[in-house]
Amino acid sequence: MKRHVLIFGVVGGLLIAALQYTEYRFIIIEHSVELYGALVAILFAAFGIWLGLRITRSRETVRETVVVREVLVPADAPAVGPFAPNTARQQTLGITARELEILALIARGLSNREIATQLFVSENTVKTHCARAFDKLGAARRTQAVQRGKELGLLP
Amino acid sequence: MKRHVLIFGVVGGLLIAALQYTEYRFIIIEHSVELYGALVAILFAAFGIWLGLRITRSRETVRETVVVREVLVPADAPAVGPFAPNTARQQTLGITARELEILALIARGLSNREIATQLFVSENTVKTHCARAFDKLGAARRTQAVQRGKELGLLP
DNA sequence: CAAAAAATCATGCGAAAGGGTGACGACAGC
DNA sequence: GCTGTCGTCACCCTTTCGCATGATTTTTTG
Repeated sequence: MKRHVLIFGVVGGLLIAALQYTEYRFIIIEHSVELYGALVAILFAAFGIWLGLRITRSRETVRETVVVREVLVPADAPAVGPFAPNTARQQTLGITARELEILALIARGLSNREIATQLFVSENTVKTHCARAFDKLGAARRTQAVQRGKELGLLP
Repeated sequence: MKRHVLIFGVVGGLLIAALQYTEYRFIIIEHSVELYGALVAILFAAFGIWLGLRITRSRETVRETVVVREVLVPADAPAVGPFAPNTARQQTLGITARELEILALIARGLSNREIATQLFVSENTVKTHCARAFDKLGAARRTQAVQRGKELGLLP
């Protein structure tokens, strides 16, 4: 959280510096102030969106898991229902929510890079989660991990 | 290494701020551009955070919907039995029996080498079959091919 | 708050996977 | 005969995966 504030300050400083720089180097056209304002607005809006996503990401995942779990506890309903991940087995295996999340994306056929993009993390992080999940599942390949995950009721 | 970058950014920002301050502290009106920019920045950062929250919230709902829809996909797969591969779809896609056989082994989590050993062919042959099957399924990865294969009723 | 757990990121390396191309033999159908 | 499909195999090259290791940050928990 502290790092966000730091980044915020740095970005602000650099932005103002950039503004000064452009102000001295370029020909100042008529509505330059508005242009700069728009620039700042766009950049900070994007930053705010990113920050908002980052802050709320974890809580969201938890909430979603809870919701899904509440929906379907009755067991032998294989075909219908919004799929209840076997949390008991998940916990005995020590698989975290994040790992399961990435496992689900793997099962959808996404590459590590695509997963990283979708979750706003680096590819290396995805690889780490993969490795841990594979280890806990006793899988050596992602296809095998998916197969095991479905066998164990962790994936739909 | 990351700390260096941070320190660099902070120092740069502070330096610029100091320069601005010493240069312009007499004339407050001159600060109008910066003040305006900072105001807009703060406002839009807040707006972005709010927007990020909102996006996330809606995405949560969307995700839930998607989950429900996903369950409906494996429709025409009657409960038990030795699984009837959808030969019609297989033929329309031009997938040969051999390719489907290898696809099934991929879905079991085997590597190309293991498949080659099990089928008494070379690994290169397995790769060729893989490539052709992936092409016909429009998949770029084996996990994606498995996903598509199950969607299309080609795999159990 | 301090400890533990989880998430994040990086780096390097070897193995696996994937794309492209070319080739050869078997076999069916015209 | 000739043609087309299928299965087989090889080579090269690039990308992706998986593994090990270490570090930092964030979150949870006692």
